[in-house]
Amino acid sequence: MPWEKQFDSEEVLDKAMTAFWAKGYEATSMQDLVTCMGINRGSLYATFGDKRSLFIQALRRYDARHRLAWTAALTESKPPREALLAVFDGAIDAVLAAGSRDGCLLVNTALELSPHDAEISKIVAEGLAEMEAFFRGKIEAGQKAGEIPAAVDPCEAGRALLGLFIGLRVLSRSRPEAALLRSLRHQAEVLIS
Amino acid sequence: MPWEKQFDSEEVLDKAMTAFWAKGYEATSMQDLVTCMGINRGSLYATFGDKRSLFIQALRRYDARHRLAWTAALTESKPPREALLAVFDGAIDAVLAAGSRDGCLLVNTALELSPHDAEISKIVAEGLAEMEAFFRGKIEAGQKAGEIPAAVDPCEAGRALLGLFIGLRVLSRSRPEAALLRSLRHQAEVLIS
DNA sequence: TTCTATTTGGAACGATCGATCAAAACATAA
DNA sequence: TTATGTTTTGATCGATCGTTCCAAATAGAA
Repeated sequence: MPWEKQFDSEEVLDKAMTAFWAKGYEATSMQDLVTCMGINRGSLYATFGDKRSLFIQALRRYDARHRLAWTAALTESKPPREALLAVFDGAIDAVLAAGSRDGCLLVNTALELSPHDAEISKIVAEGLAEMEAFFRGKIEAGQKAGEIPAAVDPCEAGRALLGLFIGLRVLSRSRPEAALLRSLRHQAEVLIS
Repeated sequence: MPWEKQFDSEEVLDKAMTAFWAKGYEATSMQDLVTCMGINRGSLYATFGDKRSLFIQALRRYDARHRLAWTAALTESKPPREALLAVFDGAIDAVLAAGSRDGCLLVNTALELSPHDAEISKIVAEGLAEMEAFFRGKIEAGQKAGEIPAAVDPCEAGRALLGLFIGLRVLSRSRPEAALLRSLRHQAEVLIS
């Protein structure tokens, strides 16, 4: 019988994800990936297929391990209104505390690849739609709990929060200024008050 | 004495701008540009320099001919509050009426190149800052004209509008759905009411 | 006309792109 | 030990990348 792989697939996929996240799809070469993943070219192709397949796997992993895991954790640990705002706080902390200018891989991909790749577009659209549904759900739950005024339209406000959140992620990459980012967070709070 | 160029520099620069706008910097090859600009390789390099220089000229032209020209025209033709909202209407019309999924070259570039290229980042940041100043200025003028409540904070609201506008441009590329885009426009209106 | 300066067209450069392949290395089953 | 089958490795593929260069073409100056 054969012999086990000498690397952890998920571990090296995380490294590929990080590279794509920081530099985008086109600007990340296979040589970059071979180097940063720390495995051989052949092993890379045998395990993940071609570059586009690798990117899709990295994108799916990002969606599951960051977007979904993050919102799920907030749902468990905080009441609705707080959980909603914590999404904005987290994005701001990534810039101000962690000094990251990477933004969000889903948003980055929405701009770079969505208009030209149907399969990738679908993953991105679904991720963003679930983000929207998270905001809407938190508004509804917050209204039931009496934390958010009943006058707020969950559907309309949910979409607007998605827009604000995307704006926050884009500005994280191009104008990572505390006052600017905090204004968007503040507007999100006003929106559900 | 020499002989005049057989093409209009601004005209072919517009074509390069369109290509970068639709596909991004990395995904647009020099061969793509030679083809779509309709001039020779040598003429291209002699006139515009290398790829990055060409991109910067195209980006500057976009900023002047689209962003600046558009907001200036609205300032002339409409009262403040209407001019402000017309920016959102125009972005929505580009998707719904014109069927364009290109979004905004400044926003696209903010994500693709800003974190890795200081000179380009500066152009983008200034363009976005002027967009923010446009919103803020229109709020202040609208307040003087009695169109916008004095309770609105021009600085905070201007930043929030920039965030919403960017969100609208990103979603134009990945989820060009009428209801979603209109919700962002609606939220912009609520924000200054 | 002849000369000059510039553009033009296209071949070609080295580097890098994504991708493939055959042989060596190796863990398990027999 | 030997046989088996997968992983690893590094060389290498053709295509395309951005870029350069030179001869042919051309319009004005002399």
